[in-house]
Amino acid sequence: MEKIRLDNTRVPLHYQIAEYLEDMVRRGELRIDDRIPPEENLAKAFGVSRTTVRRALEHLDAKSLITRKQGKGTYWTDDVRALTREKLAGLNKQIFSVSEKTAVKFISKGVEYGSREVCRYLDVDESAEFIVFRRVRWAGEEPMSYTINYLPAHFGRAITKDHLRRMTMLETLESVLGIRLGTIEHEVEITRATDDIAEKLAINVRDPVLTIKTSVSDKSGRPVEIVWTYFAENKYKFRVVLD
Amino acid sequence: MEKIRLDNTRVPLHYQIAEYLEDMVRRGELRIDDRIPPEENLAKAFGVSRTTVRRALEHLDAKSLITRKQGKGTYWTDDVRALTREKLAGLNKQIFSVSEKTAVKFISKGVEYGSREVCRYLDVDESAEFIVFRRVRWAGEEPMSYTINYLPAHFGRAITKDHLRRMTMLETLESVLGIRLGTIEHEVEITRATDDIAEKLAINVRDPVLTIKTSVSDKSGRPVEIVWTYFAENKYKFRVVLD
DNA sequence: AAAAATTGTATAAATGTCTGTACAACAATA
DNA sequence: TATTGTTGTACAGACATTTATACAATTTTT
Repeated sequence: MEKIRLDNTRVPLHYQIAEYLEDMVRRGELRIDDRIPPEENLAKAFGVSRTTVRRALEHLDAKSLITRKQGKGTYWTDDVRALTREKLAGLNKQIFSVSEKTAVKFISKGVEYGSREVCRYLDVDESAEFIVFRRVRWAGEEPMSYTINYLPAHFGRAITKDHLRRMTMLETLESVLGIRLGTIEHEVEITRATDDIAEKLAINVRDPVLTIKTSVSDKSGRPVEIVWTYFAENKYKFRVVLD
Repeated sequence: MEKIRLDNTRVPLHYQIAEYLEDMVRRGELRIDDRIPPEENLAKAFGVSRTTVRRALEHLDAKSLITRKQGKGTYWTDDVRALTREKLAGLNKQIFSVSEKTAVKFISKGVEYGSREVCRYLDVDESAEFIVFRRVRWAGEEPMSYTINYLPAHFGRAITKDHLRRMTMLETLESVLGIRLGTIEHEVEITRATDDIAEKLAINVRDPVLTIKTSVSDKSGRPVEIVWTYFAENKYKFRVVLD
C-alpha cells in the first residue's frame, strides 16, 4: 500500500482512516482478493500507530463492513464485495435530472425580504417583498433535495401550493402565468449546511452540500425567479444533458 | 441569536463554531452593526461552555477576521465587513464555464487500463487500453480544477500535448479527429479528495470536492470520451447555461 | 514441529478537548 | 459613582486521542 498523507488536523485520525478506507469501496478501488492490508502495513501507510489503525478498523467493524480473524487477516464483508462488484459508486445514489418528478413535500409559502443577491438579480429595490416557496423532495424514505424559490411578488402571488403539487415551478410559470421561458443558468458549488438545511436534509450542520443556484429569465431576458437547491452528499447526483 | 445544533461528533467543537461563524460571513448574514454576540450568548446558542467559544474566537482572531476589546465586545474586522457589503459570497470565487480557457498545466499522457465504469461507458473490453490525459487548470496562483480524460486508444493516440495547449479537448476531438460531437452529459456530485486529487488541488485528503463526470458521445451516439473534473470547495463555481 | 504473520489484549504517558467555576480588568450606562 | 455587561486569565477534573511497548492467541507457512 502506497503512503497516504492525512493532513487534516481537525478530524481525529481514526475517523479519517476509517472514512478513507470506506471511500475506497465507493470508488471501486478494492484489490482483487478483497483483503485489507495488515494493521502494521496500514499504520505505515497512514503514518500512525497500530493502535490508531485498530480504532479505525473498529469503526468499520461496527458497521459490518469488514471481518477480522485473529492470525488470518482482515477482509471486506460479502455485502461490500457484492456492492463494489456489481454496481460501483452509484448503487444507492439516485440521479436527479432537472425536470424529474418525485414526491414533493411543501414546507411553506411566505412573504419575505430578499438578500442583496436576490434583489439584484430580480432587479428590484431592497425594500421589495418576495414570495418565497420552500419545498423538500423525497425519494422514498429519504429527503433528496431542499429547494427555495424567490419570485417577485406579482408573479408569486398567483402560484398556489396546489399548482406545485401537480407541476414543477417552471411548468407553473409557463402555464399559469403564461411566461415564455428563456435562459436558465445553473451555478454549482459546494457549501456547508446551515441549521435549516441540515434539518430538512436530515444531515449535520456544516456537512458539505451540493448547492445549485438557478436563475430563470424569460424570452426577452427579464428575470423571473431565482432558486437555491441543496443536495446532501453521497445521496444524489445532479445531471445536466447538453446537445 | 437562535439556537444552533452542532451535531457532528467528529470535528472538535471549537473548530466547528469558528467555521460556522465564518460561513455566516460568506452567506452575507451579518447583522447591521457587524457585532458578534457576547461570548455567553454564543455559548448558549451553540450549547457549549464559554471556554470553548473563546477557543473558537481565538481561531478567528488568529485569521484577523475579528477584533476583541475587553469590556466592549467582539466585532468583525473592517476587511470582513467590506467584503460582505460589496460583493457577497462570490468575491474570490471565480466562475468556470464549460468552454472557458485558462492556464492549463499538462500533467501526463499515458496508457492505462480503465475501471469498470470507464470500460462500460466507452463500450470496450476490460482488457482494453485507454489513453489517459491528466491536466490541472490554474487561475493565477491557485489550482482551479483537475481533469482526467479517458479516451479509447484509437482516438487518444492522435492527440498530443501540443494540441491541448492550444485547444480544449472537445475542440481537438472535432478539429483533429473530425468527430461530430453529439450529446454531452454532466453528472455532478460531491466526493472526497483522494491523495492524488488533494495534491493537485493543494487541499487536504478527504476534503469535499465538486466532482463532474462528463460523458461525450458523437452525433450518432457512439461514446467518445469520459472525463472526471474535480473542483476544490470554496474556490470555484461551475456554471451551466441552458436555453 | 517450529517460525512467521496477523489479530487481540493490556497498560502507561503525553497531549487535546470540553466543562465548570471563580475572579480580574476594562467599558458603557444608569 | 456604582452597576452592569463584556472580555481576559487561571485552574481542576473528566474524557478523548495518540504513541509506544509488550505479550497472548490463532492461523499460515516453512
